[in-house]
Amino acid sequence: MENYDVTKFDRPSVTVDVVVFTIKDIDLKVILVKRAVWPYENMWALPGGFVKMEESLDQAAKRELLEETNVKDIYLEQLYTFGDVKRDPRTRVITVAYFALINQDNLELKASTDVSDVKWFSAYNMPQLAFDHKEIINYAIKRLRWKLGYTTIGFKLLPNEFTLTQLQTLYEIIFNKKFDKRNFRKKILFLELIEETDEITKNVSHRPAKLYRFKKKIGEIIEII
Amino acid sequence: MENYDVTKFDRPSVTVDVVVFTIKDIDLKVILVKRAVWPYENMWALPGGFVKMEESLDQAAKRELLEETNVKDIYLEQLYTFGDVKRDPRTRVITVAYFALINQDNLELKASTDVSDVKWFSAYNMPQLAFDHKEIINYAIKRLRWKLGYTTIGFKLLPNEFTLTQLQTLYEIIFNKKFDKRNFRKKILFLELIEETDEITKNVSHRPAKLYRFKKKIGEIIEII
DNA sequence: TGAATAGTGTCTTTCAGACAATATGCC
DNA sequence: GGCATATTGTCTGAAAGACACTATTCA
Repeated sequence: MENYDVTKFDRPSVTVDVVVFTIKDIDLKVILVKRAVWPYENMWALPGGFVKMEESLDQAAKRELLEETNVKDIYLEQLYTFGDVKRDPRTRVITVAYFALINQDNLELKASTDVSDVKWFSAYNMPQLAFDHKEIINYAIKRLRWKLGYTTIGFKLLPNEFTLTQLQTLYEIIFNKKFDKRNFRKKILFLELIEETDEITKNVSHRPAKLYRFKKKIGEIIEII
Repeated sequence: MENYDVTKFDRPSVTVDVVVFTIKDIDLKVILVKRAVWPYENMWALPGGFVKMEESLDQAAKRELLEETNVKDIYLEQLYTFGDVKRDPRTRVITVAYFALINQDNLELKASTDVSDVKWFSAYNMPQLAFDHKEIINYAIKRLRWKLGYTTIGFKLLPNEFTLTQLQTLYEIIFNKKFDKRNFRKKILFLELIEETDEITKNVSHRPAKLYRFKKKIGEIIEII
């Protein structure tokens, strides 16, 4: 019974696609790549590609992101698997979508494999997209809001040191609404998740702000904010 | 460029596996099947199997559940996709895990395809399992608790008409802790999610309880409980 | 009338939200 | 001194949690 024949059945192909978010220019941005190959040639799409036999899904997501956009060292979590029969014109393709957050410091996008361009687009104003990638991004925005409300994931979008105004602006951009400054600060400080540094903002033509840092270990995410 | 060759690359296989929960005998139960074929022959595992080319992932999950356990008409949502390279001894297999809830009324488990037995097991006391299915179930329990806390998903585990004590017991079993009866009822009734029926429990040797029903449409799930 | 479970209200504490004046650094 | 942003506290209303006695049915 151990001579299992892998070729016995037709099999779907498996890809990964990654929705990378950052905050930039007071806006929520997503990385898109311009496809250089059929199908949907010259259309914008999520970075991603086929999963290789000898790599895990997470590894595939990281590899494709590096290959197509030059992005690495990023927070990555699995989002959802999209498997409609007709979602890809080539053949049956199931895609495992990933969700990634990065802060935009010293980050240089660079197109390569199968891709003619890479750019940040506003998540609230995207071009027409290949495949079902619009649906994937909308799903990712929902996940981002949900997690921002219930976990400390938001710190992944900020530099190591940040002001309370930056933190509040982050929440305002993602939830697309304003918060009261005093209440926001009261709540954040009460949670004891962040601590003051000795630094203040430089080169601003107004009162400089204290810089804070996230107290928990890099990578740690706590529930309930 | 349109003559895309599907056979050009080796491809992983894709399966679905389903974690079906119910509440029975004051305990949280999961359906397991006894495997009749290699690998892990005679071990308990989650119901599941290979995704066919012409069916979506959701359809595959429903079909496998019906074939292997005789369960149908169930609440089903995608849980997570497990894709470690070595998780299956046959070949590279990526599995899309599903999470399902059912109330145990008039439900008859019946083994068939590739399976020699089907049974309910306590989620808190399971036998050794095939593949990485233990990990999948643990992940499903986390999801269940999370969703029970933040949505009305719990009603899927109850019959159409239920007593407030049944509802409270459900929460106590899944969270594995006791709640105050008055506070629990106050909160539930304040939310206006359920309404009284004209019925009361029969054949109990003590004061009978009012039966309630969930007010929302079947299938609807509301956030924030 | 005893056993078993159903049903009900008040008080206290905690958290969320509304709301505006002063402080500081740069030009 | 004027501009721009940073920083700070009180009050009110809503919700969560602690807590115990009466009601009803059946055997």
